[in-house]
Amino acid sequence: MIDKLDYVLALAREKHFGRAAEACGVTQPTLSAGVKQLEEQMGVLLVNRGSRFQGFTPEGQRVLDWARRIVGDTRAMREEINSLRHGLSGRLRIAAIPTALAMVAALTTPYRERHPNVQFTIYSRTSIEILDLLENLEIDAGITYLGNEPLGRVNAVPLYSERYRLLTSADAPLGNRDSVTWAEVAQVPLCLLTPDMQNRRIIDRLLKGAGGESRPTLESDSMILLFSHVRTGRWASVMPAKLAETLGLTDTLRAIPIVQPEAVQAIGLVVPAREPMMQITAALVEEAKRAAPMLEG
Amino acid sequence: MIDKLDYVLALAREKHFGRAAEACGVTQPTLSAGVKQLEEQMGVLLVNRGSRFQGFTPEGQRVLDWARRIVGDTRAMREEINSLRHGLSGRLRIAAIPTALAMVAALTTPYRERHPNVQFTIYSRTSIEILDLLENLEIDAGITYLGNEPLGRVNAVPLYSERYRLLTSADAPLGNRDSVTWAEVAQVPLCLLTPDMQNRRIIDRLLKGAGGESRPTLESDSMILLFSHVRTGRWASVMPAKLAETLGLTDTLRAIPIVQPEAVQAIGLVVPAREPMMQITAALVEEAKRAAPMLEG
DNA sequence: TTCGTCGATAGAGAATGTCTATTGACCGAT
DNA sequence: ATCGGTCAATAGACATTCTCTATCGACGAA
Repeated sequence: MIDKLDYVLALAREKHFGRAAEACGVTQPTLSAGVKQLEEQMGVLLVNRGSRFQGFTPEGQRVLDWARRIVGDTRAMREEINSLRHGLSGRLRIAAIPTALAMVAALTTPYRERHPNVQFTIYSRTSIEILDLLENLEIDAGITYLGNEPLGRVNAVPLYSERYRLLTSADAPLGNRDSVTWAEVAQVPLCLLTPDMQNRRIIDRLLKGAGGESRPTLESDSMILLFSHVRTGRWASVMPAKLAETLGLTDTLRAIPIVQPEAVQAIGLVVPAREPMMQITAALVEEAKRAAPMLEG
Repeated sequence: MIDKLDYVLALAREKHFGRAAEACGVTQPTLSAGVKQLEEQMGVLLVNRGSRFQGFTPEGQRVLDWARRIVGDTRAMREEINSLRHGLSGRLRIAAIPTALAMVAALTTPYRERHPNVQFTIYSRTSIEILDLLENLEIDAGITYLGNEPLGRVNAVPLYSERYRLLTSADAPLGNRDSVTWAEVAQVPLCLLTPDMQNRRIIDRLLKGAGGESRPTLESDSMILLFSHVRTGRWASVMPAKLAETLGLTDTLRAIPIVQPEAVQAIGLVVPAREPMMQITAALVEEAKRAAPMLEG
């Protein structure tokens, strides 16, 4: 029964019987049969079919919601019982927005001190994808924006505030300034994240608010790529202060505070609103609460 | 898997492999094998055995908690999907303390108006048993004392306040009074519920508080039995006002307010603290909220 | 029309589940 | 100490379910 609910979850993710089956480690006919059996038990069609997957029926949607709960609780149970025997162990799956990647180490490092048997998998994802992954039980926690777009059924722990800096070489225009305005930044050719990233949308909004427009010379979904360009001295970018510091500033590479307005975005740890939490997740929340004052300071 | 968790729940209730198996509709070896398989999957013993059932291990306790959740959610899912097709239907299982039995009709009657396809099963139980049944998913809702003894993981909706009356014939000692004190009541030979009932414990406490002692002439676990004795005119009892009214007063049978102190006990509907609720249960909560003002008035 | 993709179906074999019958351990009473 | 009685575990047979491979039929794009 729980396997079948798992099939439904996979189907919701993959929107494709074959791929969903593969994700579950079974063949496509097995998954088809599983879903069908669930439909017979419920006495109602769950999936709209027409020689291909066409989404869930309303009943299917409700089953999907329940399946997330039930499957999630089942995993949490296994994890908890396992922890009682072997201490905290297993794999903790985290996804973070690119601009927050650099500070993940501030959580994982002390976590590992305390619980050396836990392994980590960390994904770089957009804020939207993170919520989706959380919803579908594909990750245990996310690190993302808290303030802007609606979060789902999750609990959040604030970690730090993202403040923006113009990252540019000292000898570029504006390079000698102690602060610049968004209006001024709008005049500079920038390297920015792609528009599917919330960071980019936030910066776009700030530029537009200052009467400018966002026409980045270069877009990428990788902060490393952006930074390496800026480092040549020929490009500029807008980055959170924390990230710029982590990546490393030099005499010639400066991170200049951007004012008018002095924008702040709250970033935090986000975990499924399950009660009780998986222990492996609860430990991460603890770590986040411990780390937050340091990061903010 | 969910079947196996169900076995564990039954075992917790029955504390006996054979009876638990019967409750699940399987044979004892089947249930034994199911529990054993669960233990193998978890990699840990769940049940302490020594040629008979000796309770759960600490891990077993945790699995039990999770099992309640998971099995409960699974049933709620089935119920919800069923409701989407056939409207609200199925069987609503309620347990009430004996002194509240008379007012259950105030909930079930309007409920049935709105949802004619729902069937009811109503048990008369002690307040402690009610919490146990709720915990073990054997009932969907309880009607019991809210104030006194600790409730578990439940949500409560207040329904009315229990106020105490001396039920006695008009020509008995005290029979002509407009009010009596607990100290006076303590002098009368009473018919009371058995001491496993919270109502009895409350009355005992009140009698003792007034310097008296509780030495009932007759004890029973049935309010009907108590009332029928009082009705002969030869016995007296202490009953909640509401109940006395429902059972019917006559010229010769009086319900005299008891004062010093004028004791009040809150009675309410109690449902599992599950989010979301089973629809069948949510509808009962609605009914309770609707009925509460009338009952209190 | 044809080809490729997708999901359903058929049928065989494997794995699980469930039953009856029995055993072995323990407990209490003679 | 022995004898019954109760309880849960085990053995072995049978039934059900699960999962696989192979294939089909429907649909959509070229």
